[in-house]
Amino acid sequence: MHSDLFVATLEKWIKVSMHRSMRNFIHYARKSGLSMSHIGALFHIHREGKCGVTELGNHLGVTSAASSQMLERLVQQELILRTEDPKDRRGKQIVLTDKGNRVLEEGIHARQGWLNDLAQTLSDGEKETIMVALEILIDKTRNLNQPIEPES
Amino acid sequence: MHSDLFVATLEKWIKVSMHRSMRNFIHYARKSGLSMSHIGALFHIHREGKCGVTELGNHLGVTSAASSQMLERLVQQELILRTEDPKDRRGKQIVLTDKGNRVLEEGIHARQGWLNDLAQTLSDGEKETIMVALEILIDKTRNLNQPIEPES
DNA sequence: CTTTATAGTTCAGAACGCTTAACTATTTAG
DNA sequence: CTAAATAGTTAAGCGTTCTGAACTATAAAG
Repeated sequence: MHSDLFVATLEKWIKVSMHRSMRNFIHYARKSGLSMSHIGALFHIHREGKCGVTELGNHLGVTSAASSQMLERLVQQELILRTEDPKDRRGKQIVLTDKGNRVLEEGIHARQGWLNDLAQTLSDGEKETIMVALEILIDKTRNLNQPIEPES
Repeated sequence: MHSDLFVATLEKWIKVSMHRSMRNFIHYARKSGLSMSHIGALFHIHREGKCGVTELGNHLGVTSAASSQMLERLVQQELILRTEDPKDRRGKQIVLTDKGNRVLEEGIHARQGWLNDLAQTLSDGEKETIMVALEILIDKTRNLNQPIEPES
């Protein structure tokens, strides 16, 4: 089938939506004194629940030394908590603090602003069509084998 | 209507798709020796066709000095061309070189990888539904008043 | 018990990205 | 014509972020 056209359309939407979303998000992050690396780290911790220092470094593509230094900053900013792993006392467990969670939520909210404007330009029928489509996409993407960690 | 649910679903998809897309893209960019700022600049130039040094700086939220320095790097890497503006000889015109275009295209292509996998999990009917929905979204977003330059 | 591997931290040094300030060149206003 | 505004570059300095190497502490293997 015309799978190429399908992917091209999907890619186009991602291009457009990422552009809109990133602008708002980066603007918010800068105001909060967070770099892109910080953001990436907070998102990873938010998704994974908790993780170790080296593990996070691997995910972000930096050494454990760099990861450790970055986390030290986030601890000072009270965005994360870094505690000893009780199962393996060499390791650390990184989790978001309430403040960390709040900052992340606000960032996502900032990113979301333009979607409200977009929603207002749509009829109920259009919204329905789109929601059905999005739910398929979300569902199928979740079941995509790629465990999203094919880190080199 | 349930506009909140609609926006929430849209946001969820953006979250999922940005995560997948950004990972591949950033990985590619790092391999190519490009920072996030560089990427942002190249995308802006690609979208706007050509632009000035200060204008680009404003868009990226940095001073004209910073913009000038970053562009100097991109010139050295032969990703952009910086020529005198014939209409106003104080100004410069920044455009992508062939190499710049190629790098950007390859980055986008890397970002797109997972979409092919996703497409293979969908039936023709699902693809049709989704394409209709996406085209509405793309179209309505294009016509969103926000000229995307509400720069402070 | 000793050796080896693993998790994380610290330090020195290099590179980067940003800012302000000073400067050149050109255009616009009075 | 002169003065002020604008576009861009350059230099000095500051703080960040990364890396490799040295180090501590704990765990696993022999």
